[in-house]
Amino acid sequence: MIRLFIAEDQKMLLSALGSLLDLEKDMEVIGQAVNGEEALSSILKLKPDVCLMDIEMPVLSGLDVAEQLSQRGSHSKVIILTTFARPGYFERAVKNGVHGYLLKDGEIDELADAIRKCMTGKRIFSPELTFDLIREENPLTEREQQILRMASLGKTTKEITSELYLSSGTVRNYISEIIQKLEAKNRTEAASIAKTKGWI
Amino acid sequence: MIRLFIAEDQKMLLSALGSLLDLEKDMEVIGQAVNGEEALSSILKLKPDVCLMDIEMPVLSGLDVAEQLSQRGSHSKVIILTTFARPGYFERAVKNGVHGYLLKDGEIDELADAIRKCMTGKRIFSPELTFDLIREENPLTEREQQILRMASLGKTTKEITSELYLSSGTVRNYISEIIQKLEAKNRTEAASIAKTKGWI
DNA sequence: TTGTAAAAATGACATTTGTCATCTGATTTC
DNA sequence: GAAATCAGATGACAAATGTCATTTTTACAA
Repeated sequence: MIRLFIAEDQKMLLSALGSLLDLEKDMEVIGQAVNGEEALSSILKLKPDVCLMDIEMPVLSGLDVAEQLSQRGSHSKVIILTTFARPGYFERAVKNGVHGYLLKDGEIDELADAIRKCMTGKRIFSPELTFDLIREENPLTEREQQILRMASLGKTTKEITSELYLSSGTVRNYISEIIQKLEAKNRTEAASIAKTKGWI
Repeated sequence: MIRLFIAEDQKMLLSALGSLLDLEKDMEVIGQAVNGEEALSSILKLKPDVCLMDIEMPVLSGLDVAEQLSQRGSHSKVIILTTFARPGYFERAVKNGVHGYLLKDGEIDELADAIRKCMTGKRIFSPELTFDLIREENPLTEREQQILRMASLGKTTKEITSELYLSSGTVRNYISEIIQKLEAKNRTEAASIAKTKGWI
């Protein structure tokens, strides 16, 4: 019997996946969570065989949870299940040693198959992901990402300086650098590009 | 027997909903679609009793489909099923005479109940939606929305002028007006606000 | 210890952006 | 037909943004 845990913030999908996978004769869903924090603590407690994990969840993202689990020596296998084939996400997932990365773009049956394959030790990746465009690495440093995230909400240079305790010139230098790295025209376009690539 | 049609671009959720609702003894899923265009033509052909419809789909949005259906005198009831409680979405849905607006935030069972209630002629709305904040009308004119959409991609004033054949001053006047209406600090924040409210 | 590389700051500059008051034509409306 | 309304335009101004060359500070590996 494969003991499953599901973390997914869209409750309708969570409950649907739960019901359907529970119907499989060789699987049982032993826990669910709607945010990363709950997921992390439950997984450490319940030690499921396989965790299905969404990325975009409140509090902690699925990638954060995967990172924590690997750091704390958990033996539960993690399969990332997400809408987004963003380069940055995939890159981080691989770095954190996940056992699978699937898009919410396949049928449920494929998912069940993937879980069984994963149990045998294989790593499972959606075919869409193996192509190059996904391999694009995030060119932005931590600091740059942080600043661009703030800029993308419309925060002004001044607001950013006072939150980060940097001088106005420094912030503008960072943004200038970001704009060049992303080949954008201005901060707004840079934010738009970075978002679609999953870099911020 | 309630004849259902489901339109949803996230295939995993589509197939999960399909399987689960088909299990209900009084329902049968007679068709599915992953984009608005397919959905529209299939619904006109199959004349299902109830359509579950996502909003954010390729080609035509769920709201576009609902609009078309009501214009063409379809008798199929439409239930919008979406992640987003955005004022603009809700406003448009109501204008187009949909029979329900549910968030993908409930359990599957609630969904099945809602469908049955809908069949009796009742209109079904997620309780989260009935509060005021959702009632906020889109304060932006068509033109303003169009310009803000362009600005949100990082297009400069100059690029906008040449796409719309307006003078640079006019574009800046529009953006200035938009910023005041949305109580933002700059175009980027205006875009961020408008997006979360579903106004662009 | 030196060398190298980030991270952060400075100053000077050109451009872009946001604001505001005012002006012109159309189109409605009374 | 006069008045109000609306989409655009203009010009002038201040503030914010983006660019670049140069410098300081810190960190850390050889």
